[in-house]
Amino acid sequence: MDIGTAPQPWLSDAPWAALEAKFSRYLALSDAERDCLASWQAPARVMPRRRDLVREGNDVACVYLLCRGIVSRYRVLPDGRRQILGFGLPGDVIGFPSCSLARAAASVCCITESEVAAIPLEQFASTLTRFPRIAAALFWIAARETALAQERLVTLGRRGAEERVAYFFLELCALLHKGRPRDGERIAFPLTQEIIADTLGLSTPHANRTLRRLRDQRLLALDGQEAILLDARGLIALASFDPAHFAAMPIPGL
Amino acid sequence: MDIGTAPQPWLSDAPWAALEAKFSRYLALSDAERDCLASWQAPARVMPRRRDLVREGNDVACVYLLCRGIVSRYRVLPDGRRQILGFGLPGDVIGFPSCSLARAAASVCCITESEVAAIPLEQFASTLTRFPRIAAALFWIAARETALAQERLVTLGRRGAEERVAYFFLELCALLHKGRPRDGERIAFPLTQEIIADTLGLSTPHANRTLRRLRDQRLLALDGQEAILLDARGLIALASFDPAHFAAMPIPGL
DNA sequence: CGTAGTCTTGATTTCCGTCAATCGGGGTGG
DNA sequence: CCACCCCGATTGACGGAAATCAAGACTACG
Repeated sequence: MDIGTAPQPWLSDAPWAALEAKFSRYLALSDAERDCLASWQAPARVMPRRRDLVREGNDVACVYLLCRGIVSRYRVLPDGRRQILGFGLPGDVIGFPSCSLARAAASVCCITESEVAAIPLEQFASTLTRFPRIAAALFWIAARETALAQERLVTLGRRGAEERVAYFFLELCALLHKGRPRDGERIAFPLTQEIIADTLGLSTPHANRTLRRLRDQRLLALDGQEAILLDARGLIALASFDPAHFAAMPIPGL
Repeated sequence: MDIGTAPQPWLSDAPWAALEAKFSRYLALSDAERDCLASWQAPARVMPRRRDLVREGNDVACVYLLCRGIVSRYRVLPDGRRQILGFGLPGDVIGFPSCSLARAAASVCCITESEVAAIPLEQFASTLTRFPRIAAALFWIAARETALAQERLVTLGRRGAEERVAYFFLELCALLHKGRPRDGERIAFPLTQEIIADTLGLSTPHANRTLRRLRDQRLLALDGQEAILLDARGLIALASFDPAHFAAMPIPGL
């Protein structure tokens, strides 16, 4: 089954590249801008799996740059029900734009062991004023994130379980490879079924059964730490997935 | 029953005040800034009920300032299922930040007759560069909107029907009055049950039944064009509603 | 070899959607 | 002025989807 050939961005050997790569998709960085981004990554800490990086309700003093690993943003209701709001991948700035709130609206938890650099809010803010192009790019990225959240609203509100799961893998694939999913696409997949369930608003057993149904239909396969989109076309049709919603736009003013 | 005493911001006689009021909550406007905002509102058009202001997939050429009325942003799946993503009230800039995408990701529809002013994208962009404080305020407002969308994700993913409906009215109340809901609070309510259902991911009959159950529990009453929160405390407990998530933060740099 | 976490499966119950019919008010045209 | 009609609210019967509860299997790892 050719284990280990899937790209695993969250286990990258060159974590510092992720941030630059993300910005380079939007603009050509000047040397000063590059230096500034590099300075963010200096004091990276290693966080173990399952450790919370941010706890809901706490004061916001930093944003975090994720250098390696994968994290989830989530909220829990008083009785313990949990809803995952989204994921952070290497190069993502965690806590933006929610740093515009005094207290964290959601918690952030490390799904895999992760490497994060804390950026004090003052340093972050001063970067935004000194480098307006970086501010613009961050805003652009945040706007895209908002669009993704809206698509997830459609998923939770109006799609059934099979559609949700299909959509979930297609979204993940689009986020990782930045392209339209193709048949046989393999994606690294370090997420438990409980995480899938809490992302999609399902119970863990039902998420499991739904995965099985997709496997029986030869749409999707799971193999250890990776997922395979056996029939991308079928998944797209099943989920009413529209790749256009994931296209990243260039920033007009460059 | 004292009809007509509820505030109806979307029927305001002084629509131009809404935009200023919204900004004034974040910063003290200079004369130049005030003039700029005023210039946005010049060529307002009247749109009838049910008319689409923006259609999903169309090119984005304008943002719209909503002067009077109430609009919904929504997406529909190929088979007709509809999910409402959020509402626009007077003073809201419709199509921001989604104007950062080439094509509209969602449609916008007038729920009541509305008055809107189209702002060409170039004019809007030039305003943002000439008046950075206005840009900052808009960004702040957008960030708050994102926080609301995340709370709705929790609602759709993890709350049951009664909790969703209770949450819906509490959110609406918080948005309109900008304060913690109180017992007996009356809010103007021009929304049909179909709109409630499509917002909350429920079927119309089930939304109706759920409303009835809340009425039977003396938590909530509907009376023509207004809703009454009979037992705000009960609704808050039922929905696990946290008013802190609706608090607007002042902008740090003023 | 034992333990903890995850995956898997079954039986049962609950919630919610679907379909269909009725009701009621406000507008409209004859 | 009145009959009609459309839209929205309402209710009931029924079926299906998903949650819950519970138990067991597999795997990685100490």
